[in-house]
Amino acid sequence: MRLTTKGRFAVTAMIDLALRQHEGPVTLAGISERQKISLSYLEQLFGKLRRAKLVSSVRGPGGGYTLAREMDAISVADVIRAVDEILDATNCGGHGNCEGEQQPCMTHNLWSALNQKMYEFLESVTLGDQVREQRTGDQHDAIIIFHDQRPARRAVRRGEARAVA
Amino acid sequence: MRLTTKGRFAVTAMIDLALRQHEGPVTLAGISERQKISLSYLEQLFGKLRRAKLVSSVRGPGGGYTLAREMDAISVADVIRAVDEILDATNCGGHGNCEGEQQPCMTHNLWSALNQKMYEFLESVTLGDQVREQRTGDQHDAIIIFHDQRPARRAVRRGEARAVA
DNA sequence: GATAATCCCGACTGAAACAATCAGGTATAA
DNA sequence: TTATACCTGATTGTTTCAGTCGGGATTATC
Repeated sequence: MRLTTKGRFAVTAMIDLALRQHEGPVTLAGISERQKISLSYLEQLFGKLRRAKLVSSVRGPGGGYTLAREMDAISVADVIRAVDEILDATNCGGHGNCEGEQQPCMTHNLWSALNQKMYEFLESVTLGDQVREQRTGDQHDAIIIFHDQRPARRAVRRGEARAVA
Repeated sequence: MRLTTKGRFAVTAMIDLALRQHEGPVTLAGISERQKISLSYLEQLFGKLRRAKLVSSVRGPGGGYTLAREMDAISVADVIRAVDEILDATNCGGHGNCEGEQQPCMTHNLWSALNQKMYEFLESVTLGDQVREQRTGDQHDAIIIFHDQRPARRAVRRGEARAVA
């Protein structure tokens, strides 16, 4: 599996969503403002999350997104898998003999085991876990997350999250 | 931490090295040929591995690389850390309050825990483990690994690993 | 039924990283 | 002296990342 900031953005957004969906659908514009992630980028990510059936959308005014399953049934691995390009660790696509060679390739065993362990771990952490961790032991109800953003080319468009100076 | 094929190339090369260093220093040209990784790219990777003190180099004829420590003292995490760009998961650089805000950011706890778990796992797997896994339970002494290579712009230079058609 | 909110989609862009290449160099065993 | 092998820095094409842009579809509300 590949690990980049992309997956982190997605997980962050999903936790924000999980934290507030009890009040009804959560808009991307809201997530964008709270988490300082560009709205258009969120739209891309949520397109993937929706196609992966992790979220449901409600169109029109008052619409937004809700989790498609309860938050304890969505793991961090699910989210990352949905948005990050997969990076097949084995490079032989799972079938034992690679690229026409006789022997099953060394990386097959090595990386598939490694991959599996990573997923096992990320699979064990659910959005529910993270939400509870957020809600207890802290006085920061307002979640403020800063991602390591690139040298901000941000124009404001349709309520785009504007950099509050 | 970031996870890409770059780290995999490095780990693959290191295992190849670990498997053969008992016969003396292992040349990059050899690794290049066996693992089908471009020699020049290996030179870059081993530059980093050497600066990270994971390998020692011997120059001149008969030279090459050896592991700087015994193979059970080198973890997969060490190798990946040496070559892959780090991707600070917390984005507040470790200090509690992010970007001038009052509250410690949510991702701080979330990602640092996640990061730590990943490293814990990769730290637990040593080159020695992988070497033993290679040596037992298989008849493929000749390690053949195929990486997911890009549409090969490969010219041959100074014994560059040539694509054996 | 107009309006506005909201999701939806595809194409495009600059920056960065990846993977590889090239052109040199230095150290050293034979 | 020569060939082997490491070493270095610059450069390159490709892909991904993160963000932008310009539209379009759906629907609640007035």
